[in-house]
Amino acid sequence: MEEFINYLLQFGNLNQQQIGLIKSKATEIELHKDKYYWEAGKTVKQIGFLTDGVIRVFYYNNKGEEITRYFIDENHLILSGNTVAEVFTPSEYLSALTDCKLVVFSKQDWKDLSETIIGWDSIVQKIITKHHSEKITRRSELVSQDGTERYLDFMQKFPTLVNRVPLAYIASYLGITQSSLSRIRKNIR
Amino acid sequence: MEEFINYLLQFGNLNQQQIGLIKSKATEIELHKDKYYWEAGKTVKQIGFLTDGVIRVFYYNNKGEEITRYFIDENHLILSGNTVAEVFTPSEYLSALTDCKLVVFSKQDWKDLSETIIGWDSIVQKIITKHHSEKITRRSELVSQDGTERYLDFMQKFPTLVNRVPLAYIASYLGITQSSLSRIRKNIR
DNA sequence: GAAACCATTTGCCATTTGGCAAAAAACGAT
DNA sequence: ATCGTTTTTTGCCAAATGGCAAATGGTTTC
Repeated sequence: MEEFINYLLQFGNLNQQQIGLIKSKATEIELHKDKYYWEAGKTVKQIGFLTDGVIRVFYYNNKGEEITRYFIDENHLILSGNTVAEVFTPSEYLSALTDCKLVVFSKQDWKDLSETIIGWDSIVQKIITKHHSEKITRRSELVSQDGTERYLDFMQKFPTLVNRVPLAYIASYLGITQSSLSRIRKNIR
Repeated sequence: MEEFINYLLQFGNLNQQQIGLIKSKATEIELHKDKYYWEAGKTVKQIGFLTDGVIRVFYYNNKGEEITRYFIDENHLILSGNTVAEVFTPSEYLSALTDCKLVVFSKQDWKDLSETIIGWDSIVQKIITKHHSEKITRRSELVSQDGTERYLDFMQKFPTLVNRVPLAYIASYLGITQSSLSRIRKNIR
């Protein structure tokens, strides 16, 4: 919970009353390994902040292959592109790669925060924008790199993930096959 | 100019007074082919909306190769990730692929609009979010596709661009070499 | 029309990656 | 420790892509 507050404070100021209000509306939950946090086609009813664990975001392409779009690790907010939207139905899946802990808010409570706390929307907006930019930059760079560069880059940017994410998922994130990734790893050593 | 207003109206309502105010602050400019709209390291002083032409966004990777991150075609707003930021210095280049026409606003005027028009920020935010999501989706899909799929996809998503953008730039956007693209094109016919 | 310039295609060969299946290694539960 | 399961590595060969340079095609300029 404190992690979440500290995270928010990076993006704007909050006084003790406001922090109290946020805490009063938050619920801490656990999400076990391999459980879905979001499922394509199922309405999202809460906003969450990941305090522990790793979540994988993926979708299926037109060949039915599972494509990992990205990983979410500790201290990241999980919300739909359009926060305000009353009803949001994702087209991708979010699934726990490890046991996870999250701080979650109902859509209604989140809305209350937005209406009560001056600057809340601005904080949230900054967070969303930051995440978007990161994702664009990361995915973008992959396109012009070969397998080895992609993997080296991945290790550099997600050092905490390399050792706790199955290689098959990393390969699917990098856009190469698992055997290629394995060969690449061999050559690097 | 009307294109711009219509574009805005897709994202929220504006009354005649508000539209008048927006128009009064807008300036229409031309940007000739091969001129820069943004240059890495140079402060951006205006917000623009492209009404005619195509702009290419690119950067240099660590090997000094020019990488095209994306193309901007008609009816797209050009602003930095963080609109509000007083000073924004891009790390990429925006250069006109064709002669372009833009509607531009100074940062100050843009700020005035934000402070005067209720809902302006929300409209702008929706636009930014939409653009971000599109970019993430597009770049993301490229990663898991082979050259042919990338090109077919590109043609489908940017039908208006295929015939007016040099192949070298398309190749760099797709993350393949120009010769590969040329061979791919031959095989498709 | 010729020359100069730029964009695109092609040839040749090396390198990388994919596809598929089997082997090896790592992990968990009993 | 052993069995069963999952993850990772390999081998083999086909297909795709890269790198480089030359050839072709198209456009502009004088």
